[in-house]
Parts: sequence; structure tokens; C-alpha cells
Amino acid sequence: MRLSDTIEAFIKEMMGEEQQEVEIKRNELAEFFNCAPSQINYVLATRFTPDHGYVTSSQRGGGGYIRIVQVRRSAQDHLSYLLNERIGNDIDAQSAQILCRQLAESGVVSLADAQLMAAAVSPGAFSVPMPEQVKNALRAKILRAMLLSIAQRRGE
Amino acid sequence: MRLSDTIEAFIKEMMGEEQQEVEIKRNELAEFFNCAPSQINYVLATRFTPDHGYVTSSQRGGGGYIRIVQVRRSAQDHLSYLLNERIGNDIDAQSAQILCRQLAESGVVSLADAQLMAAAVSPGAFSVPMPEQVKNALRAKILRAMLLSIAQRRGE
DNA sequence: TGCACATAGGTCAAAGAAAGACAGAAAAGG
DNA sequence: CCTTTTCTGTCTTTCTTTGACCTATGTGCA
Repeated sequence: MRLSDTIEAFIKEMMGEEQQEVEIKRNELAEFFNCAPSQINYVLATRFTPDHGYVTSSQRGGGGYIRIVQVRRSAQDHLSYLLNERIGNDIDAQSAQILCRQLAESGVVSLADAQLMAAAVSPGAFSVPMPEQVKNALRAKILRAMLLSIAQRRGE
Repeated sequence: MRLSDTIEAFIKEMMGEEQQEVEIKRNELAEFFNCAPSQINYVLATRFTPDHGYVTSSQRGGGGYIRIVQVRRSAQDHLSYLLNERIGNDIDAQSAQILCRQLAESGVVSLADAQLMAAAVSPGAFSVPMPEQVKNALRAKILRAMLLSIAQRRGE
């Protein structure tokens, strides 16, 4: 069995049934499996992506950690679709507004969330001199980040 | 748990419910936690700034002390302060994160909203090639737009 | 009054502790 | 073989902790 698979299994094992969330220490884990720390990143990058239903966050420096949260089953498919297909690498202001409204109407996100997202990517918020292309790319990233944040909500 | 976090928690614990204010002895506290006195300054500088909702003052010499006062604002005041004073024409990523967190901690917005806003102005969401100055300007606009959206939904 | 000394806290830079990024080597699959 | 996946190593970035030196305040004594 490949190391990556072993580490993947180990992390999933750690993630209990109730608590779909786990916090690891990259260096400790690497030491435990006797591998380079960056191996852990490889596992995360290839097996714990949003497409796989996971969102990760981390903290550097003394006492640092990596937190892996499993996205709720119901939200996962939507998330992959939105991230990969609906929002591309760029999205114009109007499409973004429409998307936010649809998300609210279809009940994927709350009205409040949708309004917040819409405000963040509104033309007004983006009224700063820079090429439209860059704006569209940025809008996509911001929407993406916000959706990941919503997907990440769980438990507390 | 990091020492800084422990000290932060300890100080917040000391701060009673009514009495939103506490006076500490830097050296005593350092002795208690078995650390360098300047560690206390680090905690204050990173967790008890005005952005975090605290104001500190101190007195040197015999009988010296550090006083930490928590500033309590109404939700309205807090929002208008951010909109009119704190967020200027630009704001860096870290300040924005801290501001969002503070909004949640002071109960002005829900934790979910705060996280959503934080995600929108996070370094990750802004990982597109453009000068930091422009990013900061845009961050300010986006943050402002989101806060206005929240203020508005509070309106009716 | 004024100076010496003890007692505090302040500043800053360097060291330490993690995690991230990315290129390139090694191994597996076909 | 050649391509793709896995793994390692090196350098970078971020956050924390420590330590050395500085400044301010209070006190006692000439």
C-alpha cells in the first residue's frame, strides 16, 4: 500500500463519526509516518480537496496546526459544481449577481449569506481602476472563498 | 496550546462581566507563566489592541501596572465606527481579519457572517497578481459594502 | 533639593517553531 | 520507454518566545 493511501486512511480514521473535523500537526504526522512533512501536503492536496468534500485551514508558527473539515454530505455536490463549473476562473459582475440570487432562491444558501456575497462582488465594491479581466478573476476567487467558508460551517 | 493563547485566556478570565477592565503586573504575570516579561507585551500587542476592542495604558516604576480596558460599543456605534473611521480608503489583510473576528466577538454580527466576510477579504481570495496597494483599496471597498449590507438588513 | 538606586514597564532584534511552495528525484503503471 | 503519480529536499513565510538593553517612576538619603 502506498504511503499516501495509508496517511489518507489514518486521517479519515481520526475523523470520528460525530466530529467531522480533525486537527493535525504536520511535523508530528510526518515523523510518525517517517516521511517528509511536505508529503502531508501532498496527501491533503490530492485527497482532501473541496472536490473530495473537505476544506482545510492552517496556522503557521509555534503551536501551528492543520485543520481538516469534512463538508456536509448535502452541500458537497453543490460545492463541487459551483467551484468547478458555475464559477470558473473568472466571472463578470452580472453573472455573479445572478448566481447569488439563484443560490438564495434555490435555498442552497440563506438569503442573508447571498446578500453578503452579492455585496462583496457588486460593481460598487469593485469600483477601483483596474482591468476588467483582473476584476473577473478576483470576483471568482472571492466567491469561491466565501462558498468554502459556508461549506465549512458545521457543529459550532 | 500556545502560551500566548493561555495568557490571553487568563487575562480575559480576569476581566469580570461588569468590570470590563483589569490591572496586571507584568513581572508577576510573567513569573506566574514562567516566561519572559516581554511575552506579556507580545500578547497585548497581538490580542488586546484597539482593533481587538481593548485599550491599554501603563505606569512604570515602583508600583507599576498595566491596565486593560475593554471598549464596549453598541452594534450601531460599532458599525458606524468601522464604516466612517476605522476602514479608510485601504486596509491590509491582517487588519481586516482582526476586524471581522472582533465583530463576531462583540456580538455585532454572527460568527457565520464574520467568517464569510473574513473569507471574502482573506489573502487567499486576493491571490491574484496586483500591487498590494490596490488590493488594500479594494478590500476596504468590499468590506464596506458587506458591512452596509448587514447594516441595511438590520434596518428593516 | 538633588542624586543614587531599586523597581517597574517598553522596544527591538534574534532565535525557534511550524506550515507552505515548488522543483526535482523516484517509483508505478501502461 | 514514457507518462503520471508519489515522495523528498530546500527555501520561504508566518507566528511565537526569549533576551539584552532602554526608559520612566518612586524612594531614601546626603
